[in-house]
Amino acid sequence: MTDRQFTFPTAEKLKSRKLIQQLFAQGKSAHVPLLTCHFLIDPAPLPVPLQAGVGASSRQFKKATDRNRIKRLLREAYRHNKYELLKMLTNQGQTMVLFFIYTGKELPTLQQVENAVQLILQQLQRRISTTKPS
RNA sequence: CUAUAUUCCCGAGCCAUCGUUCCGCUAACGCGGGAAGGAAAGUCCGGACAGCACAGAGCAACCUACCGGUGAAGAGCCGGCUUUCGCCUCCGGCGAAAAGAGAAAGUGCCACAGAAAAUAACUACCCUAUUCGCAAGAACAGGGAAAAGGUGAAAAAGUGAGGUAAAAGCUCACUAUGCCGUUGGGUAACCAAUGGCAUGGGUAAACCUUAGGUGCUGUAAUGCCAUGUAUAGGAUCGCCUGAAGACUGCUCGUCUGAGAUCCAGGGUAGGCAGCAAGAUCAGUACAGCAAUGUACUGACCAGAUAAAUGAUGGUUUAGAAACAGAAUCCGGCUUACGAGGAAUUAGCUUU
Repeated sequence: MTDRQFTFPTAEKLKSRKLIQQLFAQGKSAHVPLLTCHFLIDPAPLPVPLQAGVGASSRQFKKATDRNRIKRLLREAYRHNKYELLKMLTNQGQTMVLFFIYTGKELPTLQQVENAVQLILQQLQRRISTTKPS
């Protein structure tokens, strides 16, 4: 762990096509208003404990600018709030992949997105603690 | 000063903190620099580039359509011509628009109204025969006739004269249109003058005809490297008596020549090149009516691959709000859009 908490480098981005397919096929999901998060605990070995991706439905948002905007807000909120979860995973020696999907119907503000991301990350932390290896 | 429309410009700058991507430097920590658009959009045209091993003939399909210039090219742009429309100070000028070859090769179609919408006789007109009637005339049959009526977006070239039973480009004059010529001007489209022949509704954004042109597929193209499996199994066809494939959408023809197709199942789904210096951009000068070109000087200005270019605060300002996000790259076209600025146009007020 470095001192800098609020980063989101390439290694922490979910990039493997295979891993994403596996995530949607086998993973579970958590829901809060405006946001759904697919997650998978302890998949194939990863270089870092936590990888994440973001997305917005092109059916709901037809303009590329709108989708870009939502993805940027999600990334921004995630990088500001991920450190608690990351610390927990590191301490327990577990890995995890996430994929956030925005489910709202209108363009959100950063505050709305940040609240939703915080809620979901708290849910994920509770789930990790219940599946903690004995 | 106001307003609308059109065209053009512009499409925020700076500072701090946090963050992303690419490049350069560094042993490393890090440091420095670049980072969406005028439309990146629609994918409507045109190219570059790449692959398809290689000649050719016919048919089909598609594209283009006044002339010249420009450019790599075009259904783009610039200039001109013609036609139509509008305005004015009307033998002329200004502005706008044009899917601007051919309807005189052929076929089809032309709502409503109207007798009839293209081999036109409904009313009215004229001639002849018959019948009725003293007569004027009436009825009916055959023919002539597009001059008159009304309908319509459009009615069989227009006006005048001759001509006739009544009429008719039937004849003549002028005009209009088309074709074939001559002379002069213009690179040409075309314009002016003039001779001969002809008189024929519209529609080609119906088929079509004429002239000219067009290989197909698109960067998920394509080339290379790495990893990995299965030379397992089944079915059909074929191995020079030719499967299958290529040229080309089809037919012919030519060429390649031993594997091809399907079922079921397994593996991979990483990297590099393509790929960021170019029909590039900015400035100046010159040539040209212009589009554009030439020369010189300077600049290097996104390059991802689940896909970067963002967030927060402050500040400048009259304002920061619109449409909207590169994906091989360029040139156009079209569509979307807003605070401000400029020009043109119109109106009003004052002098």
